[in-house]
Amino acid sequence: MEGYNARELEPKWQAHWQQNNYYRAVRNPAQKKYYVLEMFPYPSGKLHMGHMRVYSIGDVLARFLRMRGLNVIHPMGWDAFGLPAENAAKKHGADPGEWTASNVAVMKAQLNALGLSYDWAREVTTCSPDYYRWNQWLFLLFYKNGLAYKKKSPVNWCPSCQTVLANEQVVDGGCWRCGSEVSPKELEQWFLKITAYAERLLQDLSQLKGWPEKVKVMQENWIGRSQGTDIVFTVAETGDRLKVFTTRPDTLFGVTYMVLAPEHPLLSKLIAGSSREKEIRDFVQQSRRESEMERTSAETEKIGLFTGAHAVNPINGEKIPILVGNYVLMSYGTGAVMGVPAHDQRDFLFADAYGLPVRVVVNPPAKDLTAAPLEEAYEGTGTLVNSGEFNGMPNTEAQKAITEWLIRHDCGGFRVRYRLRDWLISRQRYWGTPIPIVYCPQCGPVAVPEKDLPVLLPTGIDLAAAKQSPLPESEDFVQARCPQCGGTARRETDTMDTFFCSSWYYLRYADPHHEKAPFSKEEVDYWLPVDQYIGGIEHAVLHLLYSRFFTKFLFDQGLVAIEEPFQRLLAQGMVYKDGAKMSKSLGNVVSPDEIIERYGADTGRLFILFAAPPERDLDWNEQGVEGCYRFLRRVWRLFQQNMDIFASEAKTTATSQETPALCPEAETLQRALHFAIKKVTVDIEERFNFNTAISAIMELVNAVYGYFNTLDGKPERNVPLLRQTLKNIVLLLAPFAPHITAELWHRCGFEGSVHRQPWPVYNPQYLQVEEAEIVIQVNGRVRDRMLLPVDSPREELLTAARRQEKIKPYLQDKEEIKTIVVPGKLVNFVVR
RNA sequence: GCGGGCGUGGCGGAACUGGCAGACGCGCAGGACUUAGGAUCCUGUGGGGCAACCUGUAAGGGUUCAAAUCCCUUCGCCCGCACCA
Repeated sequence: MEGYNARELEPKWQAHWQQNNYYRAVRNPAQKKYYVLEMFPYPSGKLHMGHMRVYSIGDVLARFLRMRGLNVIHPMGWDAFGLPAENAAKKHGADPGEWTASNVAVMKAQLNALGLSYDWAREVTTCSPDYYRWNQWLFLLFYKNGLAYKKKSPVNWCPSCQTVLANEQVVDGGCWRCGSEVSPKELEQWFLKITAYAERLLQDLSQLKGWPEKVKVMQENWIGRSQGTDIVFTVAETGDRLKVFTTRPDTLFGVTYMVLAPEHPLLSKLIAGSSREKEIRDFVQQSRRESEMERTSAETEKIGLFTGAHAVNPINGEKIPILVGNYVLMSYGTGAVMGVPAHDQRDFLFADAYGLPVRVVVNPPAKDLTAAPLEEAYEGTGTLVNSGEFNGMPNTEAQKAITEWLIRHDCGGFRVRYRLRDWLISRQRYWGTPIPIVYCPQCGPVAVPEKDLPVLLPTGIDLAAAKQSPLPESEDFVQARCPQCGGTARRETDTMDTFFCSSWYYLRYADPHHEKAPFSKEEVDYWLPVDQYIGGIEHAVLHLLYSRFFTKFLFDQGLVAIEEPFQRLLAQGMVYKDGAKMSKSLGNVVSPDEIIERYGADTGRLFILFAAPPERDLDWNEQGVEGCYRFLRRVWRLFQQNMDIFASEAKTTATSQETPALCPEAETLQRALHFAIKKVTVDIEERFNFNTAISAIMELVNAVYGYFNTLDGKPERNVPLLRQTLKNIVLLLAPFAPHITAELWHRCGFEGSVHRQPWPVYNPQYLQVEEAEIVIQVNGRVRDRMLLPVDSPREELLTAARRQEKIKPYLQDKEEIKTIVVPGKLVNFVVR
């Protein structure tokens, strides 16, 4: 008997699929489409288990849905700009483009070795000019709409990557890529005005029914909407207006001091001439050197210094001291906060430390806080006191009333603020999309005209010699003509954040070779939105937020008809080994190559899907892999041992649906078959529980072996039923293990490819059992079981149950209080 | 501190709307076939007990005829946000 040889048959089928453009997706308005997408990889040159997991999940879905009759688009490409290529170039003297291209070739081969069903005709590589010219085009579209702008501001600088980072790319005060601590740096940089979309990005989260709650919450936190009031104070000494933002305007009468951020623009004016000017300047210098992370960490002591200036409270004309404090951030609100120690615990502690006065202005119900010194701030609701004309008003009402008062007196108003900042997209690196702007001494910054796109990244540059980005030093690149006046001008030398590329690649897949536009409306309207997106949770507020922003912008521009790019999102869990993340330093890395070599791709895919549900973390276990390998061999053997039933007459009788007069053993097998079809279908389609789908197929295979065992010594196996069962095993297994099933399908002599067959449909009639096992409980505890016709009425179940020998003693001499009957399932006697 | 999630055998995990806890796989034990097997096939496998039976889903309480599932309290773990004014 021929053994299962994955190493031989897998490459054979892979080649077959590729040569025939097997998974090509073509727009067909008559057919319902389904867009399955996994986050595209950075072409590092090494496929790891995390990749194998996402792509296996996506592939099962794509293959399953094709069999379900949908027009499935399942594309793949490369997020190919970025630092590693540049670093490799420096280290090994390679050209980043060539380095990337050779990595792409390696990884593409690895993906194909997994048997993934991609439409490679749609392959997209972001570092190719065909792609990045549209990055530039989109940038200009943002620019024309006032959504791309340049400003000087303190930005996050990663000293190791030698570039700035967006806020989203700073994790725990460190660079998301390398972990180095970022420090503030004052630079003029390009931003995208994502804050203009803050409200819609927040509101539309509620439309995303197919997204994990967790990701939505993370985005909500990140956007950080906060409703409050802007209040304008006046500086007593200079007459300057000083604006604060507060969520508690009702406590305005309780303000006893004000604190400014060290970066506050008014600060130097306020301290000029003060006796403590030098001390304050030193403090400001020191604070500016520290990162936001350091300044705002819970352990950092709150420091405040009196500036010598005072602010006048608009509502009562009171003069209060203005301090400067390390904990106030220029980047949120107005960079100035009012201090209300009586009603904010943080202010309370601060006031306590600096001997600032505390004034109660909100009394809780039935208690007077003004009677004795406070022990802590009262942050709850209550009635206003010490608040002039607002005394006696419930504080929730006063929030509105006081703000309205401020509006009437032109010194404030309602205001919604967000934590979200504009997206910093400049990078001081070479390997990225050049920002299509030239600086003209006459005209200032000028957009490169569309016809001159793409602005090509110069190639053949010796990166090893360059300090950081070689672009500013490349005269050929920098020198330009001003599109407006024709004079000599200089090109922008910063490149774009690579997250710009990945914010719209899923649109390009719909129409990857379009030369006149990033994509045509026709194709995008048919294929988009992505129906199922799959990827890591690490992009919860990076890529996923940026992409939503892009889509909304493109919607507003009339370029797409959708407002949300990803209908459903699956955040897959991580792959661990021995309880720890796979890493070189721990030496617990298992590579997909290794698994393919030893067991084959089908085994690897099966294990990775079987070991845990997709959203959960997975522990790689060699013995578990072995188990899946064993299962596939068991399937293989089942076919080898029964190949005779598919011979000669197979084609003539295989379609016969009628299988009259089955013996009980055959009936059990038939039921197992239809049950498995049902279970596998539901598990893939509705629940994404591939692990239980696979276990259902295993059970079916076990049932076939079981059938043979019961047959021992009996007349004949039921050939039509077996044929039907085996055929369906191949179909059910096809999305999970595409190679072995293609081979078996072929060997059995069936027409066409297993991957183009319609998905099997179960017959509910065959699921019905005549007799069901009924559980008999007494006081909720199982005491016995009995076999009865499924449709036995209540009364019959009860009498039959009472007649059971094991039940009798429990009912004797007892009072029956109640009986519960769940038809077809259980009987419960409640006795006393 | 706030928000999200989780806690089930020796292990990975099942148990859809409350209705037989532990499907399936791993591991382990026994048997069969075999010169042999780490191949394969069969059987058993939460714990305790010879058994009837008892007990068991992080801990404690509650609702219910019936709870892994619903409610309350506590503990533990993971993730996100965190002087955000």
